[in-house]
Amino acid sequence: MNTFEKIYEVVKKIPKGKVATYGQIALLAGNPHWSRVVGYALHVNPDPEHIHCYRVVNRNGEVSSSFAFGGENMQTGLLQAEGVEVKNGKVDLEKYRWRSENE
DNA sequence: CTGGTGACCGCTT
DNA sequence: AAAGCGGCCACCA
Repeated sequence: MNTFEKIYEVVKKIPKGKVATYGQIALLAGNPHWSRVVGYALHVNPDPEHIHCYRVVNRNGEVSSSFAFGGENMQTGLLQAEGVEVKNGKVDLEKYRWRSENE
């Protein structure tokens, strides 16, 4: 399995109404230093319908600018639609951060 | 084939 | 406390 495949698998495992951080995904993917790779992997995003990249946020709980593929409002709007409350473009990681089982 | 970059994170100064 | 640099993988020139 390629590195990207692992990353995609982890992103797909993110439950609805929760958000995951790049570091978390990278760690679950197998290496904590893959954070950059995670970003690139989601950048290519071969299956946006199954890979909900908008559920992935940085360590600060904020979404990157380049994430606005269809409008910055859209992503935060999607998160709110999922049940995640977004404050000023930031998410409460303390409450909405996805806790993996392997963690 | 080599070099550089990218939606990042963590440690060190 | 803030800023800088290193590090992993994949793709483009």
